Parts: sequence; structure tokens; C-alpha cells
Amino acid sequence: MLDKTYQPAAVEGPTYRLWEEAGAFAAGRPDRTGARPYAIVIPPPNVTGSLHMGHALNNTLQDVLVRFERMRGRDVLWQPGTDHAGIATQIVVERQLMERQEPNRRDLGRDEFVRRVWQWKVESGGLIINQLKRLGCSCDWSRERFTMDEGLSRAVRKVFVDLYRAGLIYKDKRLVNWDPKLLTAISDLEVEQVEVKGHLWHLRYRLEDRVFDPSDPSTFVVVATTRPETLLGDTAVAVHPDDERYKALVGKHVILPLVGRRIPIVADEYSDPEKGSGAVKITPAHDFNDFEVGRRHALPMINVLAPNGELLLRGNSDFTQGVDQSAELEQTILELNGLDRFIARKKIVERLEEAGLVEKIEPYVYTVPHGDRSNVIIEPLLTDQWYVDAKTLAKPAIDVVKRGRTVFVPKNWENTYFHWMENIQPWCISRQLWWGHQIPAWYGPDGEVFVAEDEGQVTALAKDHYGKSVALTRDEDVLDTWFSSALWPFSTLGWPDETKELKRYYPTDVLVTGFDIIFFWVARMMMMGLHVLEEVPFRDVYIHALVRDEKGQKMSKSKGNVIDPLELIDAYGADALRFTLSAMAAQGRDIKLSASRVEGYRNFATKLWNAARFAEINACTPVKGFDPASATQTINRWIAGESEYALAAVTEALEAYRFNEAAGAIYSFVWHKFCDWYLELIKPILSGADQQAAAETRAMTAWVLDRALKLLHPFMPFVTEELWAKLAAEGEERESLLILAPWPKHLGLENAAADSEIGWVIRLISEVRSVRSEMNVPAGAKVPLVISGASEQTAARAKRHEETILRLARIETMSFGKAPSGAVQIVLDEATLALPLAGIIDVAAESKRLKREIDKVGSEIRQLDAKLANEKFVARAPEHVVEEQRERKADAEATAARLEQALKRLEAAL
RNA sequence: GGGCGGUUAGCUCAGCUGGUAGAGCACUGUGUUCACAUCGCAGGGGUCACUGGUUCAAGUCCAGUACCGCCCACCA
Repeated sequence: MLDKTYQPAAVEGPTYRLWEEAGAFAAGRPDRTGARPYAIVIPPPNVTGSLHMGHALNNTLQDVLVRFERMRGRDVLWQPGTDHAGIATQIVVERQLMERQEPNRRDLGRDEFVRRVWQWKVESGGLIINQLKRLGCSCDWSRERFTMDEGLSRAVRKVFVDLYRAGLIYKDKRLVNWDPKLLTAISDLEVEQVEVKGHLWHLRYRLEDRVFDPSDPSTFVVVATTRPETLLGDTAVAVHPDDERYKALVGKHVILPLVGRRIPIVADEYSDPEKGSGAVKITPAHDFNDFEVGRRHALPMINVLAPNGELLLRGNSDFTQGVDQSAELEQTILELNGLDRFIARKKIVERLEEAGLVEKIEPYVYTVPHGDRSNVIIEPLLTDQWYVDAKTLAKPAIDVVKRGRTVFVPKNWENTYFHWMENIQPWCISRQLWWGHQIPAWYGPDGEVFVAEDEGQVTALAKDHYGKSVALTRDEDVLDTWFSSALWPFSTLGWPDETKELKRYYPTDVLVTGFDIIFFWVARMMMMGLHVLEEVPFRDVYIHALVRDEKGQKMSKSKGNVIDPLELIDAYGADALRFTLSAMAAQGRDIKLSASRVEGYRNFATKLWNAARFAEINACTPVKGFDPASATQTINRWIAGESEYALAAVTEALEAYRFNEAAGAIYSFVWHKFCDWYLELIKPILSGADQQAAAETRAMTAWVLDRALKLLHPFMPFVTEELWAKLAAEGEERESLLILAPWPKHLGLENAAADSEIGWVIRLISEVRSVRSEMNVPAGAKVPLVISGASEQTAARAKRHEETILRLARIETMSFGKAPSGAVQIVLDEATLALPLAGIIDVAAESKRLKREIDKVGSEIRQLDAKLANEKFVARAPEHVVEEQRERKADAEATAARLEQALKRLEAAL
């Protein structure tokens, strides 16, 4: 006997183990060898991660698809794994070392530190995997991968070497986004532009051949800057070639304050006469634009910053090059060397003010680049880094989407993808970290670079080159985490080996992910997949929304508005959370989650549970060989047909990735069709005398319930699997677990006659209930029902469903004849239903109610009249639309006439 | 500066190819009915942001406006 409510906590664990023991998640099951494959690779969560709402959504949707296709008979591979997440993981372990007051990373040394990270990974890295299991994810865990596994590392090395040899990976010295806190380069994508309120300083640079006089503008040039501290690295002042104010100055020189460096005034179109003073200081080593200007004018690049963001002046030969020794220079070095960039800024401004070199200071709002991990201001820094020639790789990746070989859903994300891909910049892939794939490049004694997959090959290469064995040193840097992620769709399948999995499951069917990583990940997988395997990594890319809190804010730990999916699972069950996320996954931009919604769907699980309980109590168990098409009872034919509509709706919606529609379709079928009406309508049959009808109804109930469990299983796997087992025929076991059961087939059970008849019964009951409620008839009171003006068909229907009507509409007796006076009257199609309530009802109130009804129908008639009187409408609208309006008008007029009669009868009774 | 979304019931949102506005929650009334009070039944509540256009017909298509949000961009 089923409990009164569903207890998720008691069911979820054992059910999950059941699936695992049955090998239900495994790809390539023996029973599917001839089946079409269906593959999804999971967006690998960071190994440091714990399940947040975004993961919950992302993985719920994948699991819905995977379970759906598995039931449709496909050979499903859902490839799981985790990402080593270079920076994030290194930060976590470094923090842990600090908390435990252990030696820091540098004291430990690289090998020991990396060993400690691995150790951490073994101990704590599996957390999120277990959380995915709690959500019910049916990944093939036997195939779990990690981006730093030996196999995946081999793929990384091979791709790196191949791309290097193809000239698509190269080393370059240029400005990079440098994180002064993490002490590593980062890619453009890892930089966030943050708007800040700051200042714009207008500084005076004195002209070389003039004596500086603050009151004489002809003795200096004013430059405006938001970063005064970088003036130490200035190597020019640029003005626009057409700027009349400065034309005469081009070619002359100014003397850099605090330093004494003589720098030229150059003409360059980069300078915007509208901005600042129209003259701009050029610091090629510390600004991306200035870097380009510097290249055009062959300016020296003077780096004045150490990697940690402190000024580096003493012993900096670039800085002092060509500058005469002076007391001023010495003081500058003494005061500023080793200062943090922002402290130095203050000092420099102070000194400039003392010297009368600050013309004015304006408040100024501008954007400043911040590191997305460290949250500190990023410094453009001149360093040697490895780059991927993304522009070349992007071309085919753009092309395949244009030609529809890979399709984004929703389609408008393709624009975002194209825009970024068409303007793609070289991808900086080297990171000055220790945790990650160390770059397979070695340097000879003279700095010659050798790139190969392993040390043996590299040694041979070097020997060839030098004619003898030499000592090589390996490049210390590691690769951007996203480099290995980019290979995920094929590295997890065993590439570079030609495995049978690679052959069978690549390209994968769909990638399910959020729009925030289209650039980071989707685009790069496209580029790598196409380059390495010459085939797209996935056919479809389903982009889902981001989960936000109830107020629409992005959930983040710092805001404290995080809803923990595991807490929701504990409170309401995994099924309720999954159903909520599915139901809310309309193809918009974001999902605002609230616990009340989850609670509502928990109630849905309970509702289903109780429907099953009803089936159990009434011995509705599956009957072998039952053919739903053989049903004779109208109500049974009706629910069979309704189940067909639901099947079609769920199937079509899932095929189109319309998760919310699929969820909505099964929800309203189970609750509003099956529970609200079918189960109520069959109660008289089940307890009635007609044994054959009762038997048919029991069989149909079990059959429909089975069908509902199947349709619901992708969304609510736990409760459906549990009920599937419990509802098996007595003494028998199911042929398979629900997870492996076949998706229902369309049997053509739709039945218009049954729809019409049951629809009529439902309308009758609803109308009677409504009027009773409105007339304040006590719920418990049974009243007689007199039907007048009924057609033969209606009378037959009423008789067929008499018991049901009596029961559900709380009717004492049903009869046919003239409507008695002093009765409440309901017009239902051609018939009028009278509830003789003389003495109970307030005649005046009833008269008012009827008049209101008449008004309502009247205004509908007027509207329809106007429409039909419009010649253009009749002439131009499609025939069926016009016809529909005519019918509607005829119905409304008939109803109005009957209501008028009803009103007359009522008033006659007064 | 460019691009993309959003604006529909008190709240959170559906509404795909234009043809009588929907759901969940909340609210109101009600409930001696044998699956379910995590429930049943009934009900209130919307000039679909605004302006104009296309159309026989617009929440739905087009243009513009106003707010809100996101993404991209090197603006001293």
C-alpha cells in the first residue's frame, strides 16, 4: 500500500542505485547495438565547484533530453567529467595552504605544489559529481573524464604541436592583459570592463626650447590622462595631423616632467581633437592604443611596472636610457621606486602640482579593466606569450553555422556568435600558473624553441638542430584552461586514438549550455573540432537562460542571494526542482527562481502519487494484452485520446527544445485531465454493476497511468520510476525499469465523438457547480435537475452519464420535462437545465444573474455582427474564419433566446 | 559607440506560423464527497509600456519613443 504522500528522500537514493546497477546509463548497451547513437557531452563543471542553480538547470535539461532519447530507443551517451579549472583550483589550494598555515606555493616548489593540488582533487574534487547524481543525472559515469587525465593531456599536447607546426600557434611579444595579483597573463575574455568614477588630469609638458611659465601656454603642451603614473613610460605626445592648434608643434619635443626625458610630438590620427586637450601622451608599454601608435612611429617602449604592479625604476635601463642624470630624476627614483601603481599615482600628482604642472583636474567616469577572477585592475604589460591564430581557425567555424551544419537554438544567438567570431583577436593561451597543462615547448641554450609531444621527441629535434645533445629547459607556462575544454567533445571520446566511441558518437547531437560561455567555450570547440576532425563537434547548440534570484539579480555568493539547489532537493525532492527548472526554461534570457514554484511542483508529484494510490486501491493494474483501441466506454475512449494529444505535445516540444511546453503539456494532462476529470468520472463505473465496464476501466486507468509515467519520466525520474515498480500487476514484475522502457507510440486513439460527449458532461457539471456556488447553495445540499429542450443525442448522453452527473454536480434526481417555475436555469447548447430551488434561491438575484448573462451574450453578438457586416472581412478573410464567426453568432443568438425564455419563466413565477 | 533582449493578472512568467488573452503562486468564498487539505469546488483580477503603420483582423508583423537589463568595444 502506498503512503499518503510521496517521500522523495526515501526513494531517490535507492532508485538511483537501481539505475546504476542495471547499467541503465551506459553507452553502447548490448540491447542498443543496432540503435542510432545520441550523444551529449556535459559542460564539465570546475573540479572545485559545488552545484549551483546554473548547473542544476543545465544538467536537468540535458538529463531530460537524454532520458527522452533513451526511451525512444537511441543508444545514448551522456559523457560526464570535470574541468581542472587552472586559476580557480590553484587559488583554492593556495588559500587552503594559507588557512592551514602551511608553506606557500613558492616555498613548496612547483612539483610539490602540483602534487598537493592532485591530492586536493582526489579528496574534494568529486563533490559536484555526487551532487549531479542527487539531481538524477543519468551520465555514463564509467566514462567520467578529467581535463588533466593522461588521455586528455595527450590530446592537448598533440593539438598544440599540430597547431604549432601548422603555424597556428606562435609565440609573440606584445601587450597582454596582465593580472598583477595572480601574476599571470589572461585572455581578453577574462577581462571585465568596470565603470568607475575617477579623474582626468590635465598635465603640462614643457616645450624643449621654451622656458616653462605656467601663465604662458605657449611654453608647454597640455595632455589629459586618467593614469598620471604611466607618464614615467611616455615616449611621445601625439596630436592629430589636422589639428590647427598643434600643427606648428609637430616634430618638436617636450621634456617629460619628473624624468627629464626628451620626447617627440608626433602627428597621428589616433589623437582625437575633441578629447581632452587634443594632445595625448603616448605610453606604448602600458596602453593598447599607445602600443599601436608606438609601432607606427618607431617609438621606444619603456616598461616602468613590475609584474606585481609596483613601479620598477631603479636599475631599469629602459627607463633611464637617454636621460641625463639629474637631481630630479634621482628624486623620482628614490621616491617612487617599488611603490604600488596607485600610491605612485598620488605621489606623482602631488609633485606635479608642486611644480605647477597640473592645469586642472576633472571628475571623470570611465571604464577600467578588471580580472574576472582576481577582481583587481588589469595592467597591459609587454611580455612573451603563446597565441593561437584564432582568426584563421574562426573562418570554417563561421562557415558551418552560416550553412546550418550547426544550428543555434534559439537562432538569434548565431548573431552574437558571428559578431564575435568575425572580430576575433589572437587568443593568448599561456598562463603563468603551475596547475594546468604545461606547454610542450623547450628551449635550447641559445633560446631556440623546440615543440614536441614529449621529451624524447624534443631531445631528438634538438640533437638534429645542434648536431649534438644539449641541455633543454621546458617552458614553465601552462595552457589556458579553455584550451583543453575546447577539445572536450573529442578528447573525451579517446582522440587521438581512433576509438570506436569517437567514430560512433562524434559529432555529438547537441550541446546544452548558457550564453555566458558561447565565446569561452562553444566558439572554441567549434574551431578546434573543425580543425582537428574536420567535422563540427555538435549538430545543435541549445542556449538556455541564466538562473537569477527572485529579484532578477545574478546569484552570487557575495550578494548572499544564492539559492542552493541541494537545499531545494532536500526540502521538495529532486523531481520537483527538475520539473520547476524545465517548466521555467522558456527560451528567454533569464529565469527567476522562487521556492514557491518548486513547492507547487512538489505538490504535483504528490498529486501524481495519489492518483497512483487511487489506482492501487481500485486494483487498476496493467492488463497484459490490453488494447486501448478496444475500449467501449466513452470515458475510456476519451482519456485514451487525451493521452494521445499529450504524447504528441510532449514529444514535439522536446524535439524542438521547448522544455517549458513539454512540462506544461504533461502537467495539465496529469492534473487537469486525468486527475480532475477522468478519475472522478470513472468512480461510478468502478463501483457500478457492469463488471465488464469496470474491468475495462481498470485496465484503461492502469494503461493511461503507465503512459503518463513514461511521459513524465524525463522530468521526474524518481517518483515515476518508483510508481512504475509499485504499479506492476500483482505478482508480476515489470519487463524493464522505466528508464529503459520504450517511449509511447502514437496509436491513433483520438476520438472526436468521445471528446464531444465528455466535453458536454464536463461543461454540464462545471455549469451546475458554478451556479450552485453563485447562488450560495450549500455544498452538501442535493438538488433536482430538470432538463428541457434536449435533443435526442443530449438526452441519451445525460442518461448514459446520469450517475456521474448526480455525483459530481450533487444532483438528487435527474428528469426531463418543462422547466419548473422558480428555478435556476442554465442554457447549455440547445438544452436548458433547471435547478428547482424555490424557497432556497433569491429570485431577484437569479433574475439579475440571467440579465448579466444576456448582456454578455448580447455584446458578443454585437461584436460578431459588426465583423460580419464588414464587407472587407467577409471578402478577404479565409472562408473557414468567416464560417467560424457565423457559427459563433448563431450559437450566441440561440443562447440569448433561451436565456430570454428562462428569464421570462422566472419572472412569471414572481 | 555598436548589438541583443525585456516591458502581458498583485508577484513570477507562458503565449511557436497574426483569427474570441493563459499558467503557477498570492487573494476571496466554500468544503459531513470513500486518491489527495502538499487537496477539492467556485470566483475576483489584464485599455497585453506608449505612438504610428501594415492588415478584413495585431499581445503577435513593421517603424519610432520611453524606461529596464545584458553583451561587445581601445576612447586619453
